[in-house]
Amino acid sequence: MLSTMTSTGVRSAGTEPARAGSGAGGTDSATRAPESVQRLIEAGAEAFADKGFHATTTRDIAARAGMSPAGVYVHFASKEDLLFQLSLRGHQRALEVLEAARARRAAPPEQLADIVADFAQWHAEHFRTARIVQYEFPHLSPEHRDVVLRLRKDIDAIVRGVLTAGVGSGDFEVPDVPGTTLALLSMTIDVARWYEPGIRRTPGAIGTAYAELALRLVRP
Amino acid sequence: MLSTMTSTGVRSAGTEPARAGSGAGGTDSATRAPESVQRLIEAGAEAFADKGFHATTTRDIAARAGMSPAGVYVHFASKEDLLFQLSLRGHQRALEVLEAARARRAAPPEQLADIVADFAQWHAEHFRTARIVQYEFPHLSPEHRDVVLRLRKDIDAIVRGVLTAGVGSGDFEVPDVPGTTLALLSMTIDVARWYEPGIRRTPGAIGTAYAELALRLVRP
DNA sequence: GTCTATACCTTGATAGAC
DNA sequence: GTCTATCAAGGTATAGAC
Repeated sequence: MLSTMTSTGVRSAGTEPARAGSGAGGTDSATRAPESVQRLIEAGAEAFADKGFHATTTRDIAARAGMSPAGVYVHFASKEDLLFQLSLRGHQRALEVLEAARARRAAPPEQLADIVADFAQWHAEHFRTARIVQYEFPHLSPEHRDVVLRLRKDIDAIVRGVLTAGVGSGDFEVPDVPGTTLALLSMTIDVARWYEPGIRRTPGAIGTAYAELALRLVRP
Repeated sequence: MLSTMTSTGVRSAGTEPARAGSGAGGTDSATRAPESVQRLIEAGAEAFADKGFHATTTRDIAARAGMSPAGVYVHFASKEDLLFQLSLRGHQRALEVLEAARARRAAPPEQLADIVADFAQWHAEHFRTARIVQYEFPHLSPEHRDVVLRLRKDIDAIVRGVLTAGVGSGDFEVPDVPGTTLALLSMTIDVARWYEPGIRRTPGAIGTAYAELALRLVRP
């Protein structure tokens, strides 16, 4: 029952001691994300995705969240901490999307089509989060980078696993599995860079197109 | 004959008129890049590629170039101006690489293999410049972005042109030429993100591998 | 938990001696 | 063309009232 998180469940200062329960509050105070935290998270996501971590000021984030500059530090230990929360959630979500797509069907060709389609679509629909996940990763503190790195390896492993399975079943011909894994991820990840709302292609159509490209890439 | 540029010919403030000759120097002063400018360019490339534009300080750049902070402004109008010079030269070089690769052979399959191989290899060998070209582009001033954008469109057009030619000749089957162009560029550009010296694969091997992937992607 | 006010530091850029 | 010294502005983060 011990938790290192504050009552908002968001603060994460790596070095701080664990903390028990919810303090004096008699009632259930475990509500996950108070509105102010939610607003800060959205403000941070928008600002970081838009201008990058270092070009974003805490004043900017606070203003977007309709808050004073000091308000940020009630909920997050630092600007980098807010970035970490965003990056972590983003990576977790990306991994979930991939896992769900792989689990949906059994044969490698369908699995590959699904994971590529859903992953590409996710990078379009959630391009702000995806940009933070991909481009702001180097700006995390070394400790936070390590945490996120595990999730990134999991993501890679899923794609590689499907390719390997397809080679094993004879459905795919892939001379270089790690290289092709990387190329597939490069393609889909890059969607977050060039996508913007209002563009000609819808996220769904992008997903479909990339699934087809992926299958063309691995066919015998 | 009036000039707003310094004798190095490097300062570039967008709104300024063209410049003729070499000013007062009686002898040939058209030497392109004095050593200090060269050092600054290398320092800037290293720093921007390493930490990003906004995380890099002018003091950092100056220190890397073995210079005082004030020294930077003798040769560049601003920090952003140095970024622009780097971005511009990088884009020009990338375009040259592509054009040279396309010109080398006549048939679309060979052309595609060559442009993808050389472009991927360039992104590995010059990954610092390539990172600036790709990731720092949004941090250019609007005016400078416009200048560079033309080169980016030229790059895109070369790849698209080879695909179109291959479809015309019957060598390729490409359901969606713009989409496939983008996917090919995504793959190769992303090399700059993950490549680092000392990695298992050499730049040359990466180029060869990506050329093969490209051909697999477009074969009928 | 939010605010106002502010401490303290670093930033990009300039002035002026040499 | 380089330096030392410095400026004004803006940065992150904190203090303390409410």
